[in-house]
Amino acid sequence: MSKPQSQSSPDSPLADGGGRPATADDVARLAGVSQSAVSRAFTPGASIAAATRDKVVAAAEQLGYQPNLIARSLISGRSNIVGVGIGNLENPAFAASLDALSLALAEAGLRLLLFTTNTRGQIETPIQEVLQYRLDALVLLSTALSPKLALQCRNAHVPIVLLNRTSAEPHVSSVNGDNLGGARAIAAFLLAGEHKRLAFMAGMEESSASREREQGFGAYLADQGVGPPIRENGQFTHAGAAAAMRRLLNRTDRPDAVFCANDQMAIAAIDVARYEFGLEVGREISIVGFGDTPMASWPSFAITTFTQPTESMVAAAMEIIGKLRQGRREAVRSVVEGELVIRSSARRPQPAPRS
Amino acid sequence: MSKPQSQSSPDSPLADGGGRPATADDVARLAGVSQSAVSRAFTPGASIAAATRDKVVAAAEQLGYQPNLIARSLISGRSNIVGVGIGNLENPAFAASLDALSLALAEAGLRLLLFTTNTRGQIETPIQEVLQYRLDALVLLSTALSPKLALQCRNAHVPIVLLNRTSAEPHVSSVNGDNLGGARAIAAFLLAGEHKRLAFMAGMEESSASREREQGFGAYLADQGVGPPIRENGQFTHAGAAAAMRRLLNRTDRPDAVFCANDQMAIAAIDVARYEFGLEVGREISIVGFGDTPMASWPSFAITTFTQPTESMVAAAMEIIGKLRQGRREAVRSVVEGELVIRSSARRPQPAPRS
DNA sequence: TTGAAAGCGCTAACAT
DNA sequence: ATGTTAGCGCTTTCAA
Repeated sequence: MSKPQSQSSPDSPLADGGGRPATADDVARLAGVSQSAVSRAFTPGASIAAATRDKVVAAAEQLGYQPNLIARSLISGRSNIVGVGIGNLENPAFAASLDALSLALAEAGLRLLLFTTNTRGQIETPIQEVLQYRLDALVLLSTALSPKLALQCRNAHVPIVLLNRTSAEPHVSSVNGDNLGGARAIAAFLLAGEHKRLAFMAGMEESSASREREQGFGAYLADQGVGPPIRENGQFTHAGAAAAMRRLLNRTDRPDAVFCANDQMAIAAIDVARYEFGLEVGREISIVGFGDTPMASWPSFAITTFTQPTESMVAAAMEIIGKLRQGRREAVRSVVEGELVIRSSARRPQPAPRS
Repeated sequence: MSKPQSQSSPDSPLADGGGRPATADDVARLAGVSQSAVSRAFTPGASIAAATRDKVVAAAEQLGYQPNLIARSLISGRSNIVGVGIGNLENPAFAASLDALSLALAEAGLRLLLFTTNTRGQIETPIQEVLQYRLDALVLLSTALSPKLALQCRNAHVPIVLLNRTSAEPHVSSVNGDNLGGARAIAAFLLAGEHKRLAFMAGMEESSASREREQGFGAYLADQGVGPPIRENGQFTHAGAAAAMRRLLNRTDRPDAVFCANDQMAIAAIDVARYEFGLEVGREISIVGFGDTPMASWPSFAITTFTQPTESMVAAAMEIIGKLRQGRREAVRSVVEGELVIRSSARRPQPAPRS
C-alpha cells in the first residue's frame, strides 16, 4: 500500500479492482452531483446538460463504474433476456441456428440465456427454474413443449417461440421450414428419377419436423398412386441412422432410394451404404437429406437435399420476438420457403429423349 | 368474465395468467402471514414452522408465484450466472464443449449467458455489456482475450476461465488439452511412419492452441534432427483449409504428411486430396488432425488424431469455477491429458521385421 | 418461530 | 436541468 493513488479513503472503490464494485452513489459523490444525475448520464434519451454528463462520465471512468443491470431489470420489470432451449447441440444444424440467433439477439440488445437438455426430449426442469427471471421470450429450438410448461410460461407472461417445431398449444408462436413442401419436392424428384422402392428414415417420433416431412412424402406418393414407403427410424442421430440404414439394406426388398429426415442421418446412411455395403451412392442407391447443412455440400457426401434457410428462419423468429415484446398477444406462425438442392447422392431424372 | 374463480378482486394475480405476476406480498396476504415468512418458505435452510410453510406453499401455488430471481440477485450481490463467450459455434468441437458446459453449469445451479462473436477474433463488445450483470464467472471458449477486457473483468470482480486457450494475463485461469504433448506424439508417429516431407497446417495465428501445436510439432522434429515442416495456414475453417491443402499439394516438393491443427481442417484436407487430386489418403498422403471430434471416426474420414477430452476439460473448468466462486483469487491453469488415436488417414509405422 | 423494518442499486415521477 | 423521493421484489438483521 505504498503506491499513492488518487486521494481516497482505503476502502473506496477504485479502478484497480479493490473493494466492492462502484455504485451510482459513489460516482455521484465523486462528481459532486446527485445520484439521479448519474442515472440520467447513463440513460440514452434523458435530459441532462452536456457538462454534467461529462463530469459524471469522468468520475465513472475513474471508479470503473458500470450500471448494475440487475437493478435496472428489477425496476423496469423486464430482463432483456431471451431464454433459448435447445435439444441437441451436437446437430450442426442447430448449432448454426443458435449461432445466428445469438448474433441477432445481440444486435437487438437482448441477452441469451441458454439451456440444453440431455434427455433429448422434454426440457422441463431447467426451463422451470429459469422462468423466474422475467424473460422477454423463450425460444425453443427443436425441443418438445409440454402443455404444462406452456401454461407456466403463460402465467409468467413469457411468450414462447418454437423454432423448427410446431405445437397445438394456443398462444405459442413458431417458425418452420417448408417441411411439407420440401418433402413433396423430394418425392417428386425421386419418382421422376424412376426409383421403384422408396424408403423414409424418420427422426425422433415426437419431432413435428420429422412427422411433417414424412407426411408430405407419403402424401405425394399417394397422390401419384404409389404405395407408402418402407419406414425406419434413425432417431436423428448418426448412430441411430447407421443402424436404420443397415436394416434397410439388409432387406430382401432393398430400397433403391432413401429419404432421410435430415442431413445428419443422410450422412450416416451414405457412410453405411458406401463403406459397409460397397454401394455406389447416387447410382446403386439414392440417398436424400433435408436441411442443406454445410456438410451436405462436402464432396464426400454431396447430398441432394432441401434447404432450410437458417438466416431467414432466425430473422422470422426475431420479428416475432419484437412484436411480442411490444405487447402482441396472439401467436404468429410462419413458414419459411426452401428449395431443392440437387447434388450427386441421388440419381437424377433422365432428360426426356428428343422425339 | 362469467366463469367464477376463487374469490378475489378482479385485478388480483391469479394462476390463470391474468394481471401482473404474483409477488411475495400477494402470497403473504393470501396466506395470512408476513412477507418475510414467504421469503423463508422459499429459502432452503431458513427457520420456519412446517405448518407455516405449507400455508405459504399452498397460497403460492394458487397464485402461480415464483420468487423473482432478479430481486434475489440484486440483494445477494451475485447473479448465479456464468457468461460463456464462444468464437466459432460452427466448429462442432466447440459446440460439443458448449453442450457439456451447459449441462455441468445447470447441475451446479448456474445459468449460462451466451454470447458469440462474428468477427472470429476479439469478443469485446458483447462481453462489455454483459459484464454489467454481476457474473459469477466468464468462460471464454477458444476466444482471444484482450488485456483491456481482462482488466475490466478484474475491476468487475468477474473471474475469467479460458477453455482451449492460454493467456499471459495474470489472474486468468485456463484449461487446455495437451497441445504440446499431442503434437509431439503426432510428430513421432509420422516420423516412425517414414514420412519424409512434413507439413503443418496452422489455424488462426492468434490461437494459442494452434501455436502450441505447431511448437510441439516443430520442437520434436528439431529434437530428431529433422528440419522445420512446410507451413500453411487454414484459418481453422473448412474453406480455408481446403485452399491451404491445394497450395500444399501443388508444390513441387509436395509433402507426404500433413498435420492439421484440428480435425475440421483435416476433413477439408482429406476431401481435397481425395476428390481434387485423386490421392489415396493414408497411402499416398497422410493427414492427421487434432481433437478427435465425433466426425473424425466416421468411415469417410477415419482420421488419425489426438484426443482432447471435452468432458474432462469441462469438468476441470467447473472445478475452477467452483473455487473461484468460493473466493479463490489466484488463477488455476490446468492441462488435460489426451492420447493418440490411430485410424487410417495416415500411414502407420511398419512393424519392425523379425530379425 | 415470526413480523417489522432496513436496504440491495437503480429508475422515474415529482418538485424545484 | 437538477435534486428529492418513492419504490421495484426480495433477503436479512433485529426484536418480540
